Amino acid sequence: MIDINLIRTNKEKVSENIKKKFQDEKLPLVDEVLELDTKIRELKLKGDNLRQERNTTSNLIGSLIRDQKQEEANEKKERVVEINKELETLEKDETNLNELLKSKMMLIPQIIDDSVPIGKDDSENVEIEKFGDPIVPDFEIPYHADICESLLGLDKESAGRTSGNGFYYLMGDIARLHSAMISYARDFMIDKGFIYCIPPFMIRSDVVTGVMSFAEMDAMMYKIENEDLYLIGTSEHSMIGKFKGQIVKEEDLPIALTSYSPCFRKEVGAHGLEERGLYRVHQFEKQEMVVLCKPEESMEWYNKMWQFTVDFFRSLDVPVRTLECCSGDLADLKVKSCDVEAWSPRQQKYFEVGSCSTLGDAQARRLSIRAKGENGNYLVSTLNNTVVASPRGLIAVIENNYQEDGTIKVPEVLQTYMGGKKKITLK
RNA sequence: GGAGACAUACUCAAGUGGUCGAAGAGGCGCCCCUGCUAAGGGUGUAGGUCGGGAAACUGGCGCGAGAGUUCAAAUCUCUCUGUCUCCGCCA
Repeated sequence: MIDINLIRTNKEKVSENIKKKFQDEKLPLVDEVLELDTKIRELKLKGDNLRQERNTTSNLIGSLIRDQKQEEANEKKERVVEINKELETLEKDETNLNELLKSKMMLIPQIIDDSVPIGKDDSENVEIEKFGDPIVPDFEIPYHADICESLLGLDKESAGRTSGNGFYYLMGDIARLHSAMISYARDFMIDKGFIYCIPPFMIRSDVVTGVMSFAEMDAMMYKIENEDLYLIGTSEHSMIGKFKGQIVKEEDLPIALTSYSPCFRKEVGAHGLEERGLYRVHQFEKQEMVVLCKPEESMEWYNKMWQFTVDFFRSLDVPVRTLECCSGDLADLKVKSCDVEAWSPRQQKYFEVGSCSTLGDAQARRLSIRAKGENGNYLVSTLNNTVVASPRGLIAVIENNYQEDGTIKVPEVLQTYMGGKKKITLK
């Protein structure tokens, strides 16, 4: 959601931005918004004047009654009743127009950063940098689910019976490796100065609708029956919800949080669940980073944040690359975004393990998250990034540390989290 | 989950239908005093947000949120949320 003032003062920039994102069908929205805005302001002025009259008249009635001028008071009362009638229709129109305006504003994309590469869709995303050599070993790497099963670390069949497709039992050292990674990710971010946070795993509907659109909500969120509660799809939901409608102290900025949570996703309309694997599932765990900062610092944080994820995976001996989202693939709320992708020696290509975004003030405007500064309040910038999501991150570690003898080398940094274990073997 | 109490500005707090944007205090700004000194005196300021206006200035909203009663609501009614106390239940 962009600032309506920007449309008032510089609608060319807004239109230009829409074109950059190849959403030409949205171009008429700009003028529609302007027209609505004018109409609403007219209505507001008219209403405000009526309310002013009502206020003064009501006060007058008070003093008339005190002076025992009952008749005069009754006359005035009639006038106020008239005003209220008039206001009723006026207010209804105003509410309707405001809703219409808001729905149109929601469709106008956030102004993207000048550095975002122009492109139509995900095929035009741009590789920024590779970190580590994408090594293809001279032996074959089996499918990750097969590796896990061969080490008695995965049971999808039972999960199918208890919960259905898209669920899994992780067991033994594979489960331990998964937990080790999440714990290590937590400590990794704490070392970077982030505050560790365990948020609520369920949130109310008003928070849900604040952080996503209805379409997204339908496709992602699980609802608890007979309760106004939804299972979170990512801790970002509860972490950003934490600040909804709040005014934070400027001296507390930047607020850098790293949150752990299980994540639940229906994955309706996504590319489909994996029948055998753990790549796309209904339930996973994630260590996330969320930052609220001053607007002028957001780009600096953005670059720091994706770098943290790169460093994290490099410390696990996983080669990665960063892939920048091109203009057309960038979600409407985002200013700039990139994926961190891990190398798959089996598929000999990179696959997504995390996503780093700066939303500028778009999310803050929508949720009214402000900081109190010397010259009044201002909207903060919000950013979020994955440290690691598992089992997806687990796949990367397993494939890149798989040994020819069918065992998995435990990356050094994870060994302390595995009771000193250096290798995952069947025995 | 049950019962009760409460929710007012940065903080504490007064306020049960009109003269309330809201007393008072702390805080904060400025000035004075400098042996009542982890103090004293004087004085000033008061939030947010959306409008109108070239500007000076000015209007609406706003007392946890939403709805209602009324000519008029911080004040009365209802719903919701949160906090505290007691009870119940538990990891």
